[in-house]
Amino acid sequence: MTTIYDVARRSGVSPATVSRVLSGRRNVDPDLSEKVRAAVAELGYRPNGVARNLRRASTNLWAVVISDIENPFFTSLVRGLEDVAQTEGYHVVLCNSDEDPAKEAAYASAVLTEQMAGVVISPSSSPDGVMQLHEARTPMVLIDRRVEGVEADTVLVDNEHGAAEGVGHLIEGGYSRIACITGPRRVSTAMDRLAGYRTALRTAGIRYQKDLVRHADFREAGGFAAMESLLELPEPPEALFVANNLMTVGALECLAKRGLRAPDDIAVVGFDDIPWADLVVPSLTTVAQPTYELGRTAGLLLKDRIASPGRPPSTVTLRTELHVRATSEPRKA
Amino acid sequence: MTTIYDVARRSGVSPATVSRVLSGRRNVDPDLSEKVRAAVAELGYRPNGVARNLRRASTNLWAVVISDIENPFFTSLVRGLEDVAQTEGYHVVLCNSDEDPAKEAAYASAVLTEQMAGVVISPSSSPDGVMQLHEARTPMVLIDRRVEGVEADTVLVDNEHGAAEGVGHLIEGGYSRIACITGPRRVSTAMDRLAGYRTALRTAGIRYQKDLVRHADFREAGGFAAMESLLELPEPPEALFVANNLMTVGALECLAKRGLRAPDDIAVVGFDDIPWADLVVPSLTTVAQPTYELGRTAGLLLKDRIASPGRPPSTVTLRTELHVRATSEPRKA
DNA sequence: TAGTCTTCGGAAATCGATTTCTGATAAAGT
DNA sequence: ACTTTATCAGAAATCGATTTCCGAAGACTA
Repeated sequence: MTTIYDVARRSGVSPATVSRVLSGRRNVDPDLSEKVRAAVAELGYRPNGVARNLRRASTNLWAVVISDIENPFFTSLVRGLEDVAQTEGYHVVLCNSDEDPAKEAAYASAVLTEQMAGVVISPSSSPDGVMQLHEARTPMVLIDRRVEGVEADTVLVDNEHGAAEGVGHLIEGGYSRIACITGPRRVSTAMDRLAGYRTALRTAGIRYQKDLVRHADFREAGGFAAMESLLELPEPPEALFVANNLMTVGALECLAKRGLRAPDDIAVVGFDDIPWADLVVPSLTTVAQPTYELGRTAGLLLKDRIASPGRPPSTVTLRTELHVRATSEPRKA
Repeated sequence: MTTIYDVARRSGVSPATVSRVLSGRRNVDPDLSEKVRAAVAELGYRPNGVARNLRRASTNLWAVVISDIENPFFTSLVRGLEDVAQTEGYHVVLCNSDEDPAKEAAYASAVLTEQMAGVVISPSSSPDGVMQLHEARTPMVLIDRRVEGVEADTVLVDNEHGAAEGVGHLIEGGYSRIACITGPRRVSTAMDRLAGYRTALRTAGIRYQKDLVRHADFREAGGFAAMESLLELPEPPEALFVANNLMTVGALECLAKRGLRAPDDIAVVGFDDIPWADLVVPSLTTVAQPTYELGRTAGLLLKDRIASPGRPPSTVTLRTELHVRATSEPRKA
């Protein structure tokens, strides 16, 4: 490997000068500068990033810790983050935690030993990893969920408002017996969306019925099972609000299996858009989250945090967007 | 930051011994070993990964260079790769090239300066980046496409066979006027799938008609346009084979827009599965690629390559799987 | 018992770039 | 003309772990 010393020897200057020419941090005599550039070109010199990182005590890596890149929500988020990272000169390390606190903690640990410049994390229910990073003062942006006791930059979605909008849309369509499949009680987004569901009912003067609500696991299988259980009610619901994309898919599969159709048998609104929502027949009404923007915003916050570590943490809340499609068509008389 | 010297001082040994205890590379007196561990625990010492990387002249990073993580094909592939990386102690750096040779080259360059341990790359049409990595002898696994003049470990899909199977399935269903939308001529997978299409026709004794073939860009818009152009033929096709997932979506959108339905108006088989193929109505027949396995296999090959850089490169070809669903139902008399 | 071979801890070199410190030279000020 | 200040190149320290080299002590062989 050619090093900075080789370049220095070849161009007849000291390594310090080569470094200065390449980093442009200080004025260097144009003649010397030219010689150095020539030597760099001739030798095909490429600085050793690891050595630079050691001296500078920082790397150009960002970790993004999410539960699963195969979930379209995170796919698009990661893409938004990577686009910012690229323009800012960072690289993104992908970390799938599968909602497993042990994996999450392992990644947090790696972030510290590898001296990564920052982390964007969608925290699982267990706060250990986030705590560790917080204590180490690693620049960190929380996504989608808050963590108690951790003050950090956060990008949220207005879950309650979005859910209320989706459920309100069903109510406007003439439905009143509306079920809700939401996520685990420990997860703030699940509870926020449930709150939005209740808000919409209250606003419309509809009584909240506990037996129309299911807490599942935010996954496909959970949505399927919850749907089955709802259909077994003595009086099944007329409409359904599902609190995330995977469970919506599960619920739809259950309906398809039973030969039931939306919206005629049961109207459906899902939280979180799906790339193929338009292609499904009937097309699926969703409360779309600005996933790409979420990632982008997180990237921008992280950049700012790294630039000025001292400033107070900020929280950005993004709005959802109701995409009205076929599964929520108004009830027929 | 606490360093290995702090630990050494605290436990009354030399830094060398601390290093040996922690790496376990050499026998150390159990008493000393114990003292060192105690000091590590008391100080909360965590080795500096960057310093280690500099000394060892290698990192634990793998780059995965793909065109776009939002394409379900790559999403699943990356997941497969990350799973292997995790068990082998590596981290995955995500690189979206958007099929842009400049971005691809920039990432290749970053791989070299950051001394990453290896690369998994789905090469774009321009070979510059791959060439650069090849010349630098970076451990590298090519995915999905070959690159002329580069001998490297490669994971391929049996595109020709898969395409032939898909088209053969249409022929068995009683269709004979079958169109094909494939990708750019410079891309080997596009040509391989076209070859499979021709093979199936030949096997069935159907004449190949050039005007039933379109070369598009492997993207949604391209599929849409190609479909429009096919429908404008004096005698439109009875069936359609599309050579990748995004173009299939585009083609389906075009059909939906025109009020045409599969398979009654035109039967459809798409290459590459889509997570929601089952949910679309009518459900979409696909030639499914083993995307997760592709990523997994690439990871395993990369691991082996790093372990023994000298051994001759190997190529693994994985089989596709025909998923028969509704859009390819047999032709009605 | 003398000589050879192992085992294992510590001193110091090493990885390759950055940056501080030092000194030389030139420009500016009195 | 002489002092002060600014500019800039080079020597050397530095980042923090790993690893080579060396020597001491113990184990083993003839």
